[in-house]
Amino acid sequence: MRLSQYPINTAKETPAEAEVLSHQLMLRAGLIRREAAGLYSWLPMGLRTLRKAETIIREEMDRAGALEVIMPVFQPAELWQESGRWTEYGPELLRFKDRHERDFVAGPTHEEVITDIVRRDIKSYRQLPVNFYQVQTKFRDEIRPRFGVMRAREFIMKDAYSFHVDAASLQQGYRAMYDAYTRIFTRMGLDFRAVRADSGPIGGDVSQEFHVLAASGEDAIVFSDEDGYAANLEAAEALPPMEPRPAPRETMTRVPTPGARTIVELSRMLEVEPSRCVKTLLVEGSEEDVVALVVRGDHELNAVKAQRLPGVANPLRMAGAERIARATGAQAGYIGPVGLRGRVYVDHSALALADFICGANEKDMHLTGVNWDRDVGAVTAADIRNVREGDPSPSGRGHLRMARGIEVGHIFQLGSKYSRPLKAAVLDESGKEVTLLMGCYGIGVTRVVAAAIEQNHDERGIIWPEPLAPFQVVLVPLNLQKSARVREVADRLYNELSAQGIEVLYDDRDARPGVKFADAELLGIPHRLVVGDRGLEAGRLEYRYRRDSENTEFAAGEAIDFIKARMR
RNA sequence: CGGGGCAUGGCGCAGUUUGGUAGCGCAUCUGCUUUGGGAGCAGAGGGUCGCCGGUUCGAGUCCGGCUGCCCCGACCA
Repeated sequence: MRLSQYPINTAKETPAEAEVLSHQLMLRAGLIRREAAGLYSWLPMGLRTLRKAETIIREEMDRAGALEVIMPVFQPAELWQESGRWTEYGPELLRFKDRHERDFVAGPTHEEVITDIVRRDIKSYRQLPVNFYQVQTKFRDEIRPRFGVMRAREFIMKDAYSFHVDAASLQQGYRAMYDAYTRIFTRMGLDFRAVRADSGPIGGDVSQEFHVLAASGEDAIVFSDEDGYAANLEAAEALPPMEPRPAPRETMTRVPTPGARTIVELSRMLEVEPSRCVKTLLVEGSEEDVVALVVRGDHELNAVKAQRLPGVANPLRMAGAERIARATGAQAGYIGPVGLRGRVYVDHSALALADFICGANEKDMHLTGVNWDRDVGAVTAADIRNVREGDPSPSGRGHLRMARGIEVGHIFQLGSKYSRPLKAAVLDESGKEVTLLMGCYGIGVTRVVAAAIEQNHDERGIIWPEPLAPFQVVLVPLNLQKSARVREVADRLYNELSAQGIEVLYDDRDARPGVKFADAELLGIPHRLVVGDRGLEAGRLEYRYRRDSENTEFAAGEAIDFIKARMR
């Protein structure tokens, strides 16, 4: 591609609207343009990368035996009413009426449609298992679209759905997708990790996320330093402490703590470690008014774990001041488990404390020397905290380390969540009707592109992993307009490289060298070839890999072999 | 949705305090010079100052309302 005929517009200045790096670079490099909040156009340079990602995904999905389809973006409300999600999904589901006043949705995902197809077309166990996938535009009316293409309202997703007669087949299909995803992200040259995810109401170990590791990632992920255990922080299990709880030594004492409403203030005032305190959080209950959740002062509550507990409202809601006053007679900051009525869940680590400090359920008062069995009524032990770096791994081997990740893929074993309400069933070998089991598997294609940039950039711009780069080679002739020799060599190189099937971006613009270098680096093209009079005097060309800071010179006649050797 | 902020050529901003008919840098176009790290000079084009209403002889500026966008918290690929 001759850059003189490719209308790119790079910008030196960062648009004010862009907060995260990938968004800034995508705008500056002219890969995307914003039309409205969370709605983006993909310009030619950006689309090339998007297509590369799609191609890798298609090849690996096909290789795994999945079959490509395209389903409608807009879907009839009836299907969503049938699955129950018309009422469950909430305002993120964009709904609208057509001219006949019929209800439709803009599809945020396609379980209903694919299940409708399968229930009509798949009648026999002989046709199973089957896996359908598509690369399609999705629409989710996000409360707050942000980070450019990373959390857009309209985005491109590869979604796949597998159908099975039994659990063993589902597990096999799921495993095949796990392997396909691993190949996909490996081929893309991304540093990623598959982690256990919160499996939601389905339960069991049936959901994993694929995260691209990047310091700017929105999700915290944890992994063992000794084995393959990895999980989303939300889903990472915290093991109960090994040591038995010490025997009580102190007597319970009321101490005035005026103004100490937080653990930090409390521990400072009493000159004790936060880990000697417990904090008691009141959340709304599903049956009772409030439920108490107790964690150690230096620990954080894990909302996903907590909202799964019996009696706790899901989603988790912190109790308001009024409910707190009604339940304890005190206010937030001075709540404690002593004398508390109703359901109390205590995190294992908090339960391992003796002689601890907690709120006295009285303004400006705390209790010291508190002990569970002696001073507190019946409580339930539970895992309700976030794990921390250094905690023992739930796998039993090693300790946990933490990293930030960007979720680019998610695989689920759904079971019969959709097939049951939509009545998708086949006849098995014995002629008996069985409800299908289903798996679903998503990759955020547009998000992968942004994540690749988050993970691979420097102060000069993008550093594309080679498999995703819009062009493989950027050819930079210097003084092209004046030097016949440079033009002759550069034109020939462009033609020869192109003839070899190499994607070359030929910067034949009448621009100064600095402009061309800066753009080549901003665009992140992996291999740069420079043709200049200075080098040609000695019969040499210059090469630089985007990640390197030094040039390599080589004989002009060996250009094709030289480049091909570096492209592997 | 709650809280905070912004809205002025394509982009980044000043001008608003104290009302007087819109300016700077980048980008774009033309010419000349320049050509190994975002050039110089000369010239040019481009803005109903987010929208509606009000105050005023006069509003980018003051007042009222609306809209859009960005940032911080609960959802997701």
